[in-house]
Amino acid sequence: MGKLKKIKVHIADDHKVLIDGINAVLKTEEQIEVVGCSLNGEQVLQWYKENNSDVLILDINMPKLDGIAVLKEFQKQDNRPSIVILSSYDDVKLVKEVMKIGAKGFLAKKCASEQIVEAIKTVYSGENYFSKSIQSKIVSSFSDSNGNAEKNYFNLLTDREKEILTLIAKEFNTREIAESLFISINTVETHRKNLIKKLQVKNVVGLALFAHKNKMV
Amino acid sequence: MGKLKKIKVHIADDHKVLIDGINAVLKTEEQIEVVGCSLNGEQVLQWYKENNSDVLILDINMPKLDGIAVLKEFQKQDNRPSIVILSSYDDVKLVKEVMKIGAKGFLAKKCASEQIVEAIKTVYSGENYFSKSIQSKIVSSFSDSNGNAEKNYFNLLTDREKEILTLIAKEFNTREIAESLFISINTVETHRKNLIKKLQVKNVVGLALFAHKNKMV
DNA sequence: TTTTATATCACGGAAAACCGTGAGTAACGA
DNA sequence: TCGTTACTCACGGTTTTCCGTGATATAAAA
Repeated sequence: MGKLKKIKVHIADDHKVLIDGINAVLKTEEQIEVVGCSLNGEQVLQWYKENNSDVLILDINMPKLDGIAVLKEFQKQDNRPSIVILSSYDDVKLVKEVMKIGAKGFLAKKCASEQIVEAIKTVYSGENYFSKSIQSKIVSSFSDSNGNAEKNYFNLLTDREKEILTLIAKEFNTREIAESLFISINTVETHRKNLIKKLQVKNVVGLALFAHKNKMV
Repeated sequence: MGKLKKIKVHIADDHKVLIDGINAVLKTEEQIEVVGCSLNGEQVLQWYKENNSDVLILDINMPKLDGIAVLKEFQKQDNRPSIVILSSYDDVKLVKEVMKIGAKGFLAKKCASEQIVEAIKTVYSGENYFSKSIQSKIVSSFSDSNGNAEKNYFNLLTDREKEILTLIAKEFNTREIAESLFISINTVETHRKNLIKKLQVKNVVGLALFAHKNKMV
């Protein structure tokens, strides 16, 4: 073993240019071999029914079945590849979420391609891997709670507030929310007010966008 | 001439992985040489102050100065590269717009990397280039207006409507939009009304979510 | 030339959102 | 027991959104 066995990698991303690019980068790596590619989540699952790889580079935003759904599907299975999540943006919460459901690594697309190679080798060896940009974000997310804060906003919300926020993001108005939750309009308005304060947005538009960004809808 | 002169290419995109990928792909092309890269619009303009290239691969969504702004800047200049726009999504209206302000080609990121090579060679020879996916969209955009329709809501919007929708999704209220566009509040309200009708949503929340889903923010 | 599409503006009224302030209850932990 | 947090509700007033209806100007398309 050693020279003989290459790390088998599958790449899944709906941007074909990116797949080709990563492919080209990995072609220069002797220890790595790209054995398959997919353009959406369904293709990924289909491919793994009859094939296998050591590592899977998985984009979050994909048509038909997104990265999260694919990840959850793999979680049910025994013989699964080490999965490195590829995301357009650094988001500590997203990292937490995907690591909890079985991802082994996290790469932002803005990072350098050498980090892909690093990531593949690291997760193949059994360790977790985070791209440098997200590492620093994770670190700084521990030192908030006071001064800087950043965007731990989501965790500030109570369950009830999340519930109401979800309804707002579904285009429900205050009266409709009140009726569907069997509470007073005044109460809903209070919650809305608190949400706007907590999330530091200007109006319902800000609330809706926050909900959407945090995948509450 | 012929073998000696390579096509000089500059790549601008805020996703470093993508730059590295394209770089790797183009490295295998004898006729093409990548002479520079940028991660945002300002860098592009800075680079072209002291350097030059035959072709510029230009991403639309970039921090600091977006692709459109860069394109407009180049339009004022005499000795400019042939510009190929790189976009995350196919949008016939966007294609029209960028071609009008001097772009020579349009590539969606989901297209295959061979098309980048094709695009570079084509625009270098003086012709325009469109990726296949957008070609078919352009063609079908001529034959709609009747039957199928689908949910091409986005293309239903006029430029002004898109502009206003973007501002709504940025939490601007009607007065603020009116002031920033130097038009009457009444006009903005009319536009908002038309947007709600066209997109078949209930309120600004629906508008904001639509804008977000279509990556207008 | 007529029609259509786009962008502009106006008015009035109803509905909803926004904002501050205050207050009662229940649950939990220090 | 006391303090905190979450959830509930109320009131009054301002601002904004929502909705219909109608009008003008312009430029492109039929």
